[in-house]
Amino acid sequence: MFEATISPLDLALTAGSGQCFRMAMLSQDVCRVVAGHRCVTVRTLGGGRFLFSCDEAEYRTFWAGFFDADTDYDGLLPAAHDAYAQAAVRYARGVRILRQQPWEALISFILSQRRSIPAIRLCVDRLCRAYGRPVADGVCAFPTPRALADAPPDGLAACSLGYRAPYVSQTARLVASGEVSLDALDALPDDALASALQRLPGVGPKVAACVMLFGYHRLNAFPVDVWIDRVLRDQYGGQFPRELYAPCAGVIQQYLFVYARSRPDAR
DNA sequence: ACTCAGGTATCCT
DNA sequence: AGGATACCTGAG
Repeated sequence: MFEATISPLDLALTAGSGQCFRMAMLSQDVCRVVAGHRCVTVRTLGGGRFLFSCDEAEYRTFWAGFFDADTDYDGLLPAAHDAYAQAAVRYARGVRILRQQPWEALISFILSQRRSIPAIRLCVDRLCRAYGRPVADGVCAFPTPRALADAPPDGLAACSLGYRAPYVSQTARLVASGEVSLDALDALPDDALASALQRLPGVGPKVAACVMLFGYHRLNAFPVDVWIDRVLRDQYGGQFPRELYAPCAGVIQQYLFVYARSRPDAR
């Protein structure tokens, strides 16, 4: 057990923010997170304090980085420039951009297209159970590129990937063979990284932006999905001033996303 | 039974 | 370059 201070952090908002599909609330203030080959339980204690089920060494070497604990999210963005953005920032305080692995983010968001968040969770979970190494009781790690590259088509189909199965299969082969190195892509500037990702099957502008934001921690990446599209249309006349939030436009995007989804009546 | 879901690839003009 | 359409499948 280790007690850490991470402020602001709202586990439930972050878990439900659609950036990570392996972070689940077990109760109102406890969540379980699986990342890499690790699994941890986190309890909200209040006052920015959290109780991690791991020891201090594991927290410091892994989970602190995963939760981006050293970044001051209150000081990250300039003041919001309009009432809607201000409301979003206020509502979504405590949402952080987790530092997930590029590979897991890549496959997760290829799977995400044209699906609801609960359906994506289900799908990722099935994939992990079928092809990931067990890491704890009833919990499996995210499958390696090799494991997915070698998975037979009917195996992937059994995970209900639908028409995305060939995308996953082909992308996994490109990564497993070394033809595409996700590590090497990290050296690229944002625009080059975006185009490189979009050369992968099943990866278009939206998925590439999600992989950049959530997998490569490129905080200026700005995914536009149906919710953000509605917000941009209805609240900003189609012209959102994302440059005002550079180099962290992706953070305001995430706040807008969480806020918009919290009030589906206000479309 | 029906629409919609954190889109992309492909095929048009 | 920009618009239309098909696509697997679970949730509401």
